[in-house]
Amino acid sequence: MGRRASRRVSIKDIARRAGVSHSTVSRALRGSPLVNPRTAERIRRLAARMGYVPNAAARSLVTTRTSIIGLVITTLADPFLAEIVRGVEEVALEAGYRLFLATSNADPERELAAVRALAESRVEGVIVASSRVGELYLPYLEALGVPIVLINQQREAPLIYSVASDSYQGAVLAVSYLMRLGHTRIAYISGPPMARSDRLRRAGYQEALTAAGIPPDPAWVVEGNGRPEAGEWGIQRLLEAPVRPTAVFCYNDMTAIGALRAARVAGLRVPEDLSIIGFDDILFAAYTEPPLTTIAQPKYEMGRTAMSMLLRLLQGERVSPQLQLPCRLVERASCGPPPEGSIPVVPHLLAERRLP
Amino acid sequence: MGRRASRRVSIKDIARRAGVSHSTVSRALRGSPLVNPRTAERIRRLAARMGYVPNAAARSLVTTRTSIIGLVITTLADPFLAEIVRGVEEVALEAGYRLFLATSNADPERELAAVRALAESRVEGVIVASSRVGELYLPYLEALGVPIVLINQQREAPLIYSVASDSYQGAVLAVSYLMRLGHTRIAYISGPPMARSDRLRRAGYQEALTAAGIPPDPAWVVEGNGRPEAGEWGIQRLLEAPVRPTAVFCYNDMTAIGALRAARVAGLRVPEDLSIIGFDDILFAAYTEPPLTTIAQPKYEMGRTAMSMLLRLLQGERVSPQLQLPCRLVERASCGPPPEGSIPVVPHLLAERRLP
DNA sequence: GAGGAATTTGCACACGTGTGCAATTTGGTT
DNA sequence: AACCAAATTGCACACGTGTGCAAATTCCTC
Repeated sequence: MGRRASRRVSIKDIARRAGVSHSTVSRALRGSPLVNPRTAERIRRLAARMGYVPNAAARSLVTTRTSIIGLVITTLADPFLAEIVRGVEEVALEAGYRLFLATSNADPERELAAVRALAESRVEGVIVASSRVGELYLPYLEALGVPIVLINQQREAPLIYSVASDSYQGAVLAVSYLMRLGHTRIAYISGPPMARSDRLRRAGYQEALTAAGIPPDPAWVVEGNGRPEAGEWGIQRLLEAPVRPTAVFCYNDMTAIGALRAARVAGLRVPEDLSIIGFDDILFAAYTEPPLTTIAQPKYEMGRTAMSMLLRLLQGERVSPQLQLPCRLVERASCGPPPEGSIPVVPHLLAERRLP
Repeated sequence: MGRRASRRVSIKDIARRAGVSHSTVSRALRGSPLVNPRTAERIRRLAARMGYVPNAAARSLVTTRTSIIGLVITTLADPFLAEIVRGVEEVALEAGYRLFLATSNADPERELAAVRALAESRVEGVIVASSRVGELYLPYLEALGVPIVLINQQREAPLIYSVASDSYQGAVLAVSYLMRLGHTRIAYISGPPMARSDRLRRAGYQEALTAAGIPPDPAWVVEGNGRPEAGEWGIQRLLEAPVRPTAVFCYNDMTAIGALRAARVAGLRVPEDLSIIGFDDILFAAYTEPPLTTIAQPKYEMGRTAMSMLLRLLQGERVSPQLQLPCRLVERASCGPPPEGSIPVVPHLLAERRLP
């Protein structure tokens, strides 16, 4: 079984066996109307029987189209990226494109090698789903001369096509949810300070408070880095404050997980003593103790949208460069009303709230 | 800036500008000794200045080598796969190979499309890192006529090249660790019953007990499916038993996470009342409550090994078909000595153990 | 059956790169 | 200066596929 690994059959082989020229075979297999339907059918049968598989390299050489999209990500180990990639892949496949994987692992040398590989395989477009593209990286990509779509890019660059979730709106969603539960003393544990997403979430947090008449207190914003340790430190810091918050909005779920742990260590029950809300809705958010209430980014849709955008760009269509997709609230069990005895810091506001 | 997206420069363009034939350019860029070092240097300079990037398709057409490896995975959403892919990619890159991603999402139609894509791009080899390759999938891959290496394959197929972690040894490691802590009543919550890995872990569990003189009790093996629900159900079942186990070995970490939750719901403290050990050491094992003690599979090394194996196969070397890498114990906080009052079921054994 | 239009086929070139072999140039020796 | 060997270069073809255009065949009409 399994024929010897000799040369693969080409259209010339088929042509010889069918007694026609290779042009006819080419046309028959591509479904051209320029060939007699009967011979076309005969050739297709023969091709199938001989196990013919077209050679993508040869075809792309003559058509100057490769049908390959470069997918650049820092690392697959980021659980956040999986869904995005799934969305990208699905649309790409439907449109007959293939994915060429390039991970950089934040190693500049490897980034360069990856871009070179993309260039050599003549990708028709690039999607960058890396949460932190190096500043030096992008210029190399741009030198490829093909459309690029960034997903959740960190830099502000209005000229560039990008798809992002609406971090600002997500933050407002989180904070107003907490306020609806009755919280007024709400803290924020931030992400990496340079990140665009952090700036937006911070802004949303502050605006939501301000809009509700609660002046944001800088003491309740502690700097983090998006990792669990940041959540732990953050909670420790916040518990030392003279007036403790009753709820904490975390930059992301990883931070929230650290926060959950620190709260537990400090003997606080969640959500009875302290409410904690995350951001991202990673796979594990459903399995923390208690299950984490969080803001979900539409990861899958972001992937799909980015790829659709790229397809439109490839067809020369005009496309609005910056797309934002809304986040949504996922209620689980880490948030609840503030504890009974908690003293309102803004009594006038609470008084107002109690009026109706 | 950024020149117009006109035709890319080819070696012929360089040849024209340098006043030589394209053959000379080809040789110069490939570092052939058949060209005058001075002109070679001149050509290389010119090529760099003109922004030349070799066309992989054209090259592979004439060399019949594509330097592409197909990477088949069911889904990236499996957190287990990320490290494996990282290992694969690293070795591939070092050896000058590129990765072509094909995910199937267990949809037969898409699987077929993916394999066709692999065939058309003439991948030189395939690595299958999918935890559950469909029975029908593999034959199609084999029809490609290129070497295939499976990672943690589920089917028994001695003819096929594969890299796997040693599930049996890992299970023995887990159970003997629990016994060393003093446990004798150890349960097993299984994975999907058809899975090879489950059979091996189950066997290791039973053997380890038997070897220690503890007859395995079928009532303490409950069937699961590798998902958190299975852990929850499993714990519930086990707690109904007339004699309760003091420790539970779970098929994987996801199951263990469910088990942790069920134990908590039942009012049991882990590890004081019940020890729980998992398998896989997924990213989140470090963040459960309590942090999960588990058996780590050498994921990164498995990826590296699989790719190295494939490289050797591509060079026509003889390779032993089945490779097993040992697992190791990762001690965290979900296991401890059995509770004081727990009644030993095998008193003679405990008596022995107490002798020295 | 002749003539012309419509259909079908094949020739030849193109895509970009690599390489065997012959042709040309260079360098050294007498 | 003449000759030969070594070094360097170019010609021509190959890889597998697609396509414009001319050639060949088929079909229809009178």
